[in-house]
Amino acid sequence: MKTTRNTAAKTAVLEIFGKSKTALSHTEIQKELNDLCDRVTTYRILDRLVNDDIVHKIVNLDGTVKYAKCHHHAQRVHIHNHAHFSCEKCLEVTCLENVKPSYILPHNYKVNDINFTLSGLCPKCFNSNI
Amino acid sequence: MKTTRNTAAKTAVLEIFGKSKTALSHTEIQKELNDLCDRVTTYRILDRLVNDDIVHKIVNLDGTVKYAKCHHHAQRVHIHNHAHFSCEKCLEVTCLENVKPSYILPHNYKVNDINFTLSGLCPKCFNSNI
DNA sequence: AATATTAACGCAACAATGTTGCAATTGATT
DNA sequence: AATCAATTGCAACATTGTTGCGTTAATATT
Ligand SMILES: [Mn+2]
Ligand SMILES: [Mn+2]
Ligand SMILES: [Zn+2]
Ligand SMILES: [Zn+2]
Repeated sequence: MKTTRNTAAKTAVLEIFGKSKTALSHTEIQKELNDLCDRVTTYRILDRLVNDDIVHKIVNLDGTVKYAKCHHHAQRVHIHNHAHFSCEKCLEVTCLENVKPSYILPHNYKVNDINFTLSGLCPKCFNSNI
Repeated sequence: MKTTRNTAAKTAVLEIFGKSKTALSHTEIQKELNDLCDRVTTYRILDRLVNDDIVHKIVNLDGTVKYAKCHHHAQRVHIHNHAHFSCEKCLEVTCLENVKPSYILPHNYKVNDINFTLSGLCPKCFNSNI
């Protein structure tokens, strides 16, 4: 089995996730890292974290990709079945860990992962919009 | 008001959508068009079709973007509230027009659009996988 | 049918994002 | 300390999408 190592860059990335209340893009993380490592390395760290189920990937309607740290204990087969909210105004993406969609699927579909992203105005922007 | 025109390229794109059972990427459409027009034009046509609610955009977990023709009559405020299925094996993306997620959102969120994409194995690949 | 208006187009150039190969480095294990 | 391979940096490349601008052509007007 391929063992995964703790490097300075990976530790720094995890620290950034720890401090952030919102999901982060590769670019945002790279900036926050202050070029502690090459951007390719950051991509590879994110890939590893996703594979190890420490972080999950969120794809927005506008195509941007963000990452957020999981708040659960990884299980055998992991499905991120909670919703995400993407604010069209402040562009922040947040996990709605308590919002889980229910749906009825036709037979013979095997679901491995879901992406449920709502976009619109977050409470902060909604209120300042009145 | 900006009027929208019917051009040869736009007509060809719509014909391609008419024939396709699955959602199509810009690249797939461009190939199918056999370079009838420049790729930039195809991007602009797709943008227009999305704006006019004739086509809707689907963003996959892997980041790929696809488009599908709407099967509804455009309303005032349009939310694509049906699910999409993205097969990890054949890579096809299909509209599940009858699958609509239900969910309960905290107060003060204003939803303008949703993206509910399930990924896994489609019935075709699921069966050929046994 | 000719003309006017401007949406749509082609082309070239650019930008953002992500990927790959490979030699050098470094974390973890013995 | 020596070993092994996971991780990194760098350069190069690929893909996807955007922008500016002069030209073309769809549609409305005369
Ligand atoms: Mn989340
Ligand atoms: Mn659809
Ligand atoms: Zn907001
Ligand atoms: Zn399939």
